[in-house]
Amino acid sequence: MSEQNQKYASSDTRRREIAAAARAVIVEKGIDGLRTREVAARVGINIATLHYHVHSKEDLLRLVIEAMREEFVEQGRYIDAQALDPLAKLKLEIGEYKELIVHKPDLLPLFEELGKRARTDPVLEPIVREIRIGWHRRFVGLLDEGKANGQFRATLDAEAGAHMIVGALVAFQYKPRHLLPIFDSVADEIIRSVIAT
Amino acid sequence: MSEQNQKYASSDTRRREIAAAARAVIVEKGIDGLRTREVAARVGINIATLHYHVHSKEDLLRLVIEAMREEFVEQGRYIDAQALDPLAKLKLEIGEYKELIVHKPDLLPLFEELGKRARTDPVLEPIVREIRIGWHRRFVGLLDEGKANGQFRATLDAEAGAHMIVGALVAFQYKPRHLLPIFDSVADEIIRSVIAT
DNA sequence: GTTGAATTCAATCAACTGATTGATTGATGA
DNA sequence: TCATCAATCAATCAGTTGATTGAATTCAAC
Repeated sequence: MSEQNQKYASSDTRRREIAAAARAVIVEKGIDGLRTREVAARVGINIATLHYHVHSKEDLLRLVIEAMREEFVEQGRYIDAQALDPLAKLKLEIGEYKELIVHKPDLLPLFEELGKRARTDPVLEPIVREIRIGWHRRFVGLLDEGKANGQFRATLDAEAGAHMIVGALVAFQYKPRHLLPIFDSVADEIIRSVIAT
Repeated sequence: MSEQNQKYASSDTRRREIAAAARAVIVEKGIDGLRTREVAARVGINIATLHYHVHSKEDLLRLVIEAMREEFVEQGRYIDAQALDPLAKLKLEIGEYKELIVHKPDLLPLFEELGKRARTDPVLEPIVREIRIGWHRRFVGLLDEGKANGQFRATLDAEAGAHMIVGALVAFQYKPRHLLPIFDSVADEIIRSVIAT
């Protein structure tokens, strides 16, 4: 008697299933396109069952964003564990961002959607801000290090440079898939724009 | 008897009013937050009157995007009319973008919203694509000119550089207002990243 | 003042939406 | 087997949404 044949599932299991389905819907249809009935249908439960496990649509969003935040934290942890010089680290940051686009194609669109909602949601806003500012600061930090060790040009404004780099990377999230090969040449151009000559 | 006291208005006038109200709502609440009843209320007419003048919500969107397109075309025309070298032109493009953010704070958010919709709307998509690609090409063009006349560094990949610059500029649309002073330092960094040393 | 067309409105429709209610079912432990 | 609690469901609620209908009003021309 496998678990799959059980009609009932524990609340933990259900919440996970519900969050995953909600995430998929948000990525496909945007946050305003999220419908609790659709989420319930995707999980294979009744709408009232969904409400039993997740009190409200608002709680559902919280669930999704919390899982997303964990994913970003994991990503940053991995990169920090590498012992690299600033130039190599910049390349790694950029490469890992590309990996996200390629292998987790739903994470960044999810962040975009939740980021948009965060503009008017006081509970989401600090979470999204923390992720954004955290990421930006990583670039400021490593640009500063690269200047200090002579790898990056002395005229580089680390703060402004970080804005420029982050902007260029984020823009790839919105580009059609067939433009992905250009990512590498943009990555190279970013490197050329900061290295000391 | 001024026009303002007239209850009835010509269809041209109403359509303009309706389009303007719809635009404001889209900017405030996103495209998914656009409600025909709210648009009607803002214009001061009944929902059925709105449908009399604008057949459907879809037509309403068409109206809004068409007006937006015109604004972008005007912008490009103004810049093209200036006789400048590539570096000065790059500075002008960047400066004019900042002017948009400051003086037409609703235009770029509107483009963002309509751009998002365009991903799944075959009628909007070519319009949005035309605006995007047109703008990108302007940067490619002037980066190429700058390389040719020696103002920009010889290692510059114009295509990739344009992606980088556009991305950095667009990112300012999403930043909180208090970060606007950083725009100028990012603009300077963009210039430093491309000029020949 | 009358006429006819344009414009406007209240009421209504059908469908959708987040959420609730109360009955039923499933699972577990004694 | 029985009791209890967790989990599930169909039906329902109140409100929202784009859109329609038919009557009323307004305006311009004669």
